[in-house]
Amino acid sequence: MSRASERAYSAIRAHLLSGSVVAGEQLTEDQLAQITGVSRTPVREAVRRLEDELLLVRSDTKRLFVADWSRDDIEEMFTLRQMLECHAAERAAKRLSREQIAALEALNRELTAAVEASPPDVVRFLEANRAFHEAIIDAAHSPRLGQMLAKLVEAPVVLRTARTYSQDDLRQSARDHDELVAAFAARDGDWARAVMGSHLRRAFHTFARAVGPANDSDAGEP
Amino acid sequence: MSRASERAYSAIRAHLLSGSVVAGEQLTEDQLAQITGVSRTPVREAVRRLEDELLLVRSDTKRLFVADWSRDDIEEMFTLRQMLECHAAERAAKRLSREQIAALEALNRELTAAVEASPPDVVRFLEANRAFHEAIIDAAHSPRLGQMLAKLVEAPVVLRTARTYSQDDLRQSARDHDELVAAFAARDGDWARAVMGSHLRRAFHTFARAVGPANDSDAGEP
DNA sequence: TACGTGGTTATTGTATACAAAACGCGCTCG
DNA sequence: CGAGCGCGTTTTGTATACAATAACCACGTA
Repeated sequence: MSRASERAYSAIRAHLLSGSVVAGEQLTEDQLAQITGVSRTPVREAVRRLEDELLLVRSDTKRLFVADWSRDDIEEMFTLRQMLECHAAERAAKRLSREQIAALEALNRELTAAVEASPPDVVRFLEANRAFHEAIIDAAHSPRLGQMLAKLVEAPVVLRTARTYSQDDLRQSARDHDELVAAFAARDGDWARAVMGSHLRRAFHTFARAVGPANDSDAGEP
Repeated sequence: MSRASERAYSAIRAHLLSGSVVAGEQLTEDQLAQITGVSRTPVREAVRRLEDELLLVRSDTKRLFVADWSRDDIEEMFTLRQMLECHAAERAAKRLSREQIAALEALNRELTAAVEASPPDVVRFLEANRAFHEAIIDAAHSPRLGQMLAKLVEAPVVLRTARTYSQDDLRQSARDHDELVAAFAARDGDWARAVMGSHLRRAFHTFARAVGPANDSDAGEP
């Protein structure tokens, strides 16, 4: 994407994740243009992407609001992610080269180091984790699958604000990744799928615990 | 979507499906603005959507081309659709009301009537078929799932040009739908999933037969 | 008070002009 | 002969002005 439009996208995104806006709040293109320092044209383009990523939603009359995710929304996204990423892991098991598997091992060493630092380096963990999953998805070699997963994987960062990760959670993630690498090395798609499934399902519960008990409110503007 | 932008979208889409453009051909926003009769601003918006639907692709330097789908691309999309729509069928089995099941039956009577007409009314068949699948996806009550499937279900129409459907194919579809309704009436999610799986997998092979033997060319601009 | 109704403001949608970037082509120079 | 370089042309990206639509508010009426 071009300069202004890209700048608008990351600026708006950062603005949303900074916590300075509350879910359900209305935004206008003019406001966003001022915040980002570009004109409304590229802002509108950035807003399109953020709508697609479900960070912003539009009312039936085209007003723009900060998305408000219910617990059901989060569960839905994790369920879809699990379905798709298990598939990706299975495909990756058949396709990863020895070098790529070695690269995954290296990424997980990095991740483990971040976990074992004191205190654990969450930012470094998240980055290594992201790279690990991305490498698997890439290796699945299925462009539309990658496109869908990109949205699902990125999305929950909205809720990451002030999130606390226990060291146990992080360690378990590292162990899951180790087992995934083992499954890949054995070229065992079923194994990889199973490990990925439990990995993501646990991640959901860790997440859900933080966001509170189940309820059935819907996403969107008030 | 607003008037001009929506008009542009359907006009460009129609233009692409009309067969008057060949895969891999370059298009410019100006051309499309002329064809659609609106200015470049709404055209750009429509183009965004068509890119997202993979009917158009951009080169690394932002030039716009008519997408060229390989057999692998088609197989990927059917595989993803199968994975997601089986899930939708399973969820729908738990959620469809008696009225909604009755509505599905009605849709399939309409579909059957189109099939048994002489000659079979393919347009009517396709419309009833679309509505049938859409009703199931809606009943799954999973908005992001619906969004993803919408893209996957709509996409293959690109290849529908001059497609010939045998009456046997159409009849088998109608039978599958009957069995799906039975599975829903029995509230048997596993059954629904299984029927949907075979239904879509057969559809893929019917489709693939028409588009030719496997090859490994990639999508996109030349 | 509850409920429309008219006009006013706020917000989104579109057209157009201009800026930036990419392409194509002929040229030069090694 | 071919690789790289300028330069006009084409194409995409951005800003801005204006048009269309939706929300808001005050007011009048039952």
